[in-house]
Amino acid sequence: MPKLGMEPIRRAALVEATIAEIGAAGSLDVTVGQIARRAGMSTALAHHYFGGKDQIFLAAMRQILRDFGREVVAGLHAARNPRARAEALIAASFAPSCFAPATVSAWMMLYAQATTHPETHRLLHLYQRRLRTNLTHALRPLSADPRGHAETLGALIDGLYLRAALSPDDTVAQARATAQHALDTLIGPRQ
Amino acid sequence: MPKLGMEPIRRAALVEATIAEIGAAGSLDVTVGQIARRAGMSTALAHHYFGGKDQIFLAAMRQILRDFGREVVAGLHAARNPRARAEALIAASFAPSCFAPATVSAWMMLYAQATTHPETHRLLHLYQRRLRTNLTHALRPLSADPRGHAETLGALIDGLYLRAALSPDDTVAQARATAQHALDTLIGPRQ
Amino acid sequence: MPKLGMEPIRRAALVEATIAEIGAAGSLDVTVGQIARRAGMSTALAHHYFGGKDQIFLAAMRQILRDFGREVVAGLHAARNPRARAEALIAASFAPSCFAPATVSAWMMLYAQATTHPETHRLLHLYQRRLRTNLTHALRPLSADPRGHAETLGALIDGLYLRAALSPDDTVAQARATAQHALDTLIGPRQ
Amino acid sequence: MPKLGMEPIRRAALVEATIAEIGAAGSLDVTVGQIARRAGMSTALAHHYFGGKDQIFLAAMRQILRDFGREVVAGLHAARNPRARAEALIAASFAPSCFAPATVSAWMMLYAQATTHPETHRLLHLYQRRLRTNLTHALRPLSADPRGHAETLGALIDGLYLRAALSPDDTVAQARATAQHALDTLIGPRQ
DNA sequence: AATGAATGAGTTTTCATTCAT
DNA sequence: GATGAATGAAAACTCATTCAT
Repeated sequence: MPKLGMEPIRRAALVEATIAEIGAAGSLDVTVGQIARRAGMSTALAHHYFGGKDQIFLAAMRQILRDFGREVVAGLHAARNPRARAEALIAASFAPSCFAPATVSAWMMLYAQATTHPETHRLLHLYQRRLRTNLTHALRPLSADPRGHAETLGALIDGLYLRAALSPDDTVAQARATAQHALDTLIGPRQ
Repeated sequence: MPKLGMEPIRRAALVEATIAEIGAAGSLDVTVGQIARRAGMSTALAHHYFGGKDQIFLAAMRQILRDFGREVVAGLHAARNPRARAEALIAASFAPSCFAPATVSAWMMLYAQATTHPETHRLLHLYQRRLRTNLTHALRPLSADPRGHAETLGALIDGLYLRAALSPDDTVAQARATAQHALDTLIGPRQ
Repeated sequence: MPKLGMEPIRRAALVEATIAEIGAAGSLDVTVGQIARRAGMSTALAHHYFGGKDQIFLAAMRQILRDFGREVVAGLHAARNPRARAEALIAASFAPSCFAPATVSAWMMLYAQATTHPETHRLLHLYQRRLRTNLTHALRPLSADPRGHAETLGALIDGLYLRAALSPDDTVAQARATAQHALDTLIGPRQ
Repeated sequence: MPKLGMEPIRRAALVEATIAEIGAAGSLDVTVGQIARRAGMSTALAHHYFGGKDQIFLAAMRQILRDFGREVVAGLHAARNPRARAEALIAASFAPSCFAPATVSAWMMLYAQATTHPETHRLLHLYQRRLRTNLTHALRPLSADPRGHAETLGALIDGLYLRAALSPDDTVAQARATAQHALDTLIGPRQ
């Protein structure tokens, strides 16, 4: 029973299925067949709507980054002062959603593919630049060297995320605390 | 005329070829055929010596980590005091050898596969623990919270490496400077 | 707002698109999708009007032959005597329209498919018989063996067309001259 | 039970199977799977030895042309004078082997693909040039215009072959007679 | 009249792996 | 010790065709 306007629905379903499938497999070795099956359609349709596997994957990555971006924006919105903004950025980076297996795998995929796939690299770069900008902006009124501190904090967050994401036990809270602590060290503790 | 005692030679050749091939491809999509050809032997022999692709890859990763470990040991050996030891650890992490394309790709592979492959995960964990131990040890005489600072510095190094490795332009020196600066902030600048 | 009497328009558009697409691709590997897109409609409609790909192709071939037939008829019409009629047949066979890439490709398709597709074979046979009849008719007052000479001349024209069509450089004029010369040899030169 | 030196055997088997399969299908729509099955091996092996479908087809075409070339050489070898050489060329072009279904289909494939595939075009061109050279050579002592007559005769042979090949009933003998007759007309009948 | 939606069946191609020699 | 031979299994992708709307 074909309906009209299925394209956005199908695309969304495929993206969601891709993320889910990556999460379930815990790996990047996911076939279009698996994705399509999970999304409840034929591989042919998946190809029809996306043109190829690469573009399905790319769309999934964009979705991951978009979700993360939303998390960040929401956090920043709720923050009432610079320090709160900086803390919100840390919080967003260690939000539970970032540690869903699918998200972790997708994130690893981003890093792994960035060396080869130019488009992936561009995407990753975009995210890093945005985070740096946000951090710099938040630190400007608080720090003598907002740029440098943003750079440091950003890299620290990435490193902590990497470690927490790969740890079997939940060290997310600890990672977040470490980041928070580093922030305190850089700009002085909260009064 | 097959020679005796070829096993270690063949294994070493395969491991080297694996790393080189990964570097050349700039990706993890490397076939056993490519590796074997580069190592100058048949795929059958590659399987004979390693049992399977996974184990070839694992051996390559071990080699990468071993190489890095050697770099670390050499640096630590030359260091004459705790601070020098901490700085040597930073220096080793940003040594040129760590940024050879093959090494970068292999490193990314490590992260990407660690979520799935338990053995890979174990390897990565080992490295991280060793680095943490080394750092903690170096910081003990210098820091009020050697453990915490080691954790922070370790994660920061990972994050900076990730970013520097993926940047097209050479930001290695800057990354290293940032790590060094963070060390100064944590334990106070050199007198 | 669908209009009435669209059928002939749509069919013509599809046939034209088929020939154009074959010409553009320079090959027989043309999909219904490509044809329909070029004709400005959906593949479903193409199927609706023709029933299947084979029939679209067949219609295109009929069109090619019809076009050629028209060229022949026009030439014969303008000819005022038997010799002129024979020459008109040669001229029609080497008319520029016969060497349009689309036409050449379609013609090759005819030959290639004639071995398999009985319907295609029938079409090709029809054309060949008609050309032979026309030639025989024109040669009757000029030749001692109109049938035999028509057979020879017809085959020669086909062979020359094949060679000229596949030559990258324009050898059409030369091919035509050769055919003309053969005619002269067979029935004696013009007085 | 794998043996050594299989490559030439396998390649030959594949080429033969390709020609046979094209003949059986009476069409160019032959899959690698069909070819491999007929040759008694897996598709993977077919790819292994030839690299791809195109190259299998190309090899088959080369074989067809080589076979024809051998037929020609044998005929020329047996001929004791120029006229016999010219007749041998005609005879070779209408030899039974040229009308085996597989050969006809392959020949059609050559023509159909020549417009697109440069390599195929090159091959076809080669054959045409060689035939022209042979004919010119044979006609030199017999004809006032050996080049022109060779051109004419060559095209005539192609055209007659095309028609005979596509005729269901056996008109090969007649086609050959027509070519022979044309030769007589061009250079005068045998004394 | 027209189409977006959807798919089944098929194609080429790749690759890790096994085995007899 | 070493390899050419061989394959099964699976992957991405294509396309003619159908159908409900």
